[in-house]
Amino acid sequence: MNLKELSQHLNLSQTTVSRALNGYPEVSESTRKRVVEAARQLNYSPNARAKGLATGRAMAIGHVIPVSTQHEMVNPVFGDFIAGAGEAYVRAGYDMVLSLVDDRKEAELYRTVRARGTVDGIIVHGPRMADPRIELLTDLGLPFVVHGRASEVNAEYAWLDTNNQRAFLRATEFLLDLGHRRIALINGLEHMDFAHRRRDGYLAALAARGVDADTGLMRSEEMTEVYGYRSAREMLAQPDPPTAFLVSSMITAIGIRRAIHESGLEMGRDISVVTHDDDLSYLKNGGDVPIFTATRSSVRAAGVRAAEMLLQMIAAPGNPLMTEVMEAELIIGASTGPAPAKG
Amino acid sequence: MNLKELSQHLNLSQTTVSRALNGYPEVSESTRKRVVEAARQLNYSPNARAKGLATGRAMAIGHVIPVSTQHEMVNPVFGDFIAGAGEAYVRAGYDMVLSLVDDRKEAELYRTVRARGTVDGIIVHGPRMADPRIELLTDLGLPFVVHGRASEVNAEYAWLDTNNQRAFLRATEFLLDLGHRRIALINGLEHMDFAHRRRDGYLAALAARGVDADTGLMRSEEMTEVYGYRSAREMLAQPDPPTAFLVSSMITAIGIRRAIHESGLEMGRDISVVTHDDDLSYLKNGGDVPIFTATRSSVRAAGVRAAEMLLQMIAAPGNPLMTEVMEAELIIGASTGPAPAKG
DNA sequence: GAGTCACCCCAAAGCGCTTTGGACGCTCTG
DNA sequence: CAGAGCGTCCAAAGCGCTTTGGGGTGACTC
Repeated sequence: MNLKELSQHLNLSQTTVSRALNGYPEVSESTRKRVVEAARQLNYSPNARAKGLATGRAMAIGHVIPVSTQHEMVNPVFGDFIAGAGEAYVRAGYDMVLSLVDDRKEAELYRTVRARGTVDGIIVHGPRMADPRIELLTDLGLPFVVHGRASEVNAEYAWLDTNNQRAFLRATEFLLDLGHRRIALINGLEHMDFAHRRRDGYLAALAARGVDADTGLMRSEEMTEVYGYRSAREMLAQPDPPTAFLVSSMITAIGIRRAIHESGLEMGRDISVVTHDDDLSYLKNGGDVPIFTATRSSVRAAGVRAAEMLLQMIAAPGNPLMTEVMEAELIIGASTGPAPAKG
Repeated sequence: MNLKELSQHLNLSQTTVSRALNGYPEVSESTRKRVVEAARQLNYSPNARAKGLATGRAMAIGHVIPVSTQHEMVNPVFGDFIAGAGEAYVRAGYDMVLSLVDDRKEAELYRTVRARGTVDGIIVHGPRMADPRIELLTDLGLPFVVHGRASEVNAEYAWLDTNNQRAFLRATEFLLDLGHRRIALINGLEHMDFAHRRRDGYLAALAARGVDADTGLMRSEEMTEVYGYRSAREMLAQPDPPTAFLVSSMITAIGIRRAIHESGLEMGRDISVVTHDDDLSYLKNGGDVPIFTATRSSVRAAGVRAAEMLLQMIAAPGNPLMTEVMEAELIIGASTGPAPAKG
């Protein structure tokens, strides 16, 4: 069933049917009703490609996921982010298209995407400190919103970010207030902007209290469970072990908990742990009482907002670029307690 | 830059340029080379919508993710499956489009997708026992591959599934061999086909050894960490507690481990745990020594295969429907040991 | 009763591509 | 040397939609 057939069926021109369906005022309410009803009954939906060709709009948003051959990892927050964004797209009638790219070919991909016209805008995931994508996309004139920021990029662009610096500053202060002085930072890869900012917050809090940072207590890797486990094991075996861990991901924190248990210690009493919690649907931080004290910021909510921002940019191209900071909550759970008395 | 401009630039007709670019034999190698080179230099990529309109093919595959308002959960395996599938799509030049749907509106969505022509085929996720989608998609004539199976659907359809029944049968046998008799099954939602099959395997193994199944040791819920924790806590507090847990997901198993520790017991000595391991990139089952004994089946590999099957179906529509079973490996880790002697 | 609006509707062009159905020139055959 | 055959290219139709630029009809003014 296409427009032509539908209009013949109704004894109307294609123009009128199209207008009726798209809510133009030039058609009477009675015919509109008749048309809409027929479309529903005959299960007519306009062909997306034809519509796109005619309007010049794809009604789709692209999400580009870099998949380097080295670390073939899908960011675990991805599913939740997508779910949030998808919600916004559904409401607006947009599709979501995913492209996986070898990260060495990313630039090429963006050019192609632009030329092929498959999407009207892009959400940029996982920005690095000096992410080249921002300039490229700006040059290409393709609307985009960055989930996160790129500290070393000075250009103007639209972004939505959690206040990572502040979250980790507060978390560190919280541990300092509990009397902890040897606080380990088990961070994500620090060329990623969010990890860099978290480190900044951590260092700033230490400095403000006159506590020296110990590079032996700072690590930066892909945030797996095993990474947490290994880091905690090694650090706890040191002569002057940390009394607290500040961790960048729930999964890594779970690895740390495993190491703590294996060392015969108890989390929350002998060792404190604070983690960042993306509030993932399949990995909730406990039930009523959170397992971990955490800086919490919903990645799903971020997905919704980022998508809404992008859709708005597309709808009103002239408007100034939007930016938005989401504050993380500090949630107190069972994994923290006063620093154990010395000796 | 479009075809018209490119062909003018080359002093050729659009026909010739199009043919050169698409590898038709009617054009000489020398002109083809000239055309391809110019296209590269001028950064020409054919407009996907126009191409799709002309060819009738969307060059895109749809993944429909049901998002019920009740359990707003994105399946944690989703990211990895997508990564696998995406790999296959990239190789074949296909895009991937995601649609989130309120699961009450799924039927409507499939009809619309068909009519709008946004995709050439669909991967069906998370089939239930009597999943109505299979009949619907068959009627619509839209090629599809089911990730999993629908036991109560008798029609022919293409699917790719892990041998869940066999995996859990083997895991149960393994525990029985270690002397365990009180084996708890912490399963996923059993209206999901995979969960149902796992339960079948578990029950079959028990029956074969003459061990009575105890409904008090079987649970079926959404596979969260908290679910595992709560289930294990409650069961371990029973008068006749289980000595082993058979679990449907790593995340749930982590919750069980937490409960075991809290009860002052040690996993692998006092209590055994076997879990199913989807081999997720961000949640590896330990390093060299697996944390958990597990039935392992890579969901990422499943994604690759499912996508390949679908692409093949699209390329050769006449061929008989494919089906494929992936066997899970039984991996021995540190979480299992002989059943503790009674009393 | 002619002119003026609304109101409702239509024919046809155009979006950027593929593909059909030739056309043109050249070489090769008998 | 005419005709067949091949290699190379082209003009134009068509994919299904939107949108421009009217056109016809009846009600309303003066």
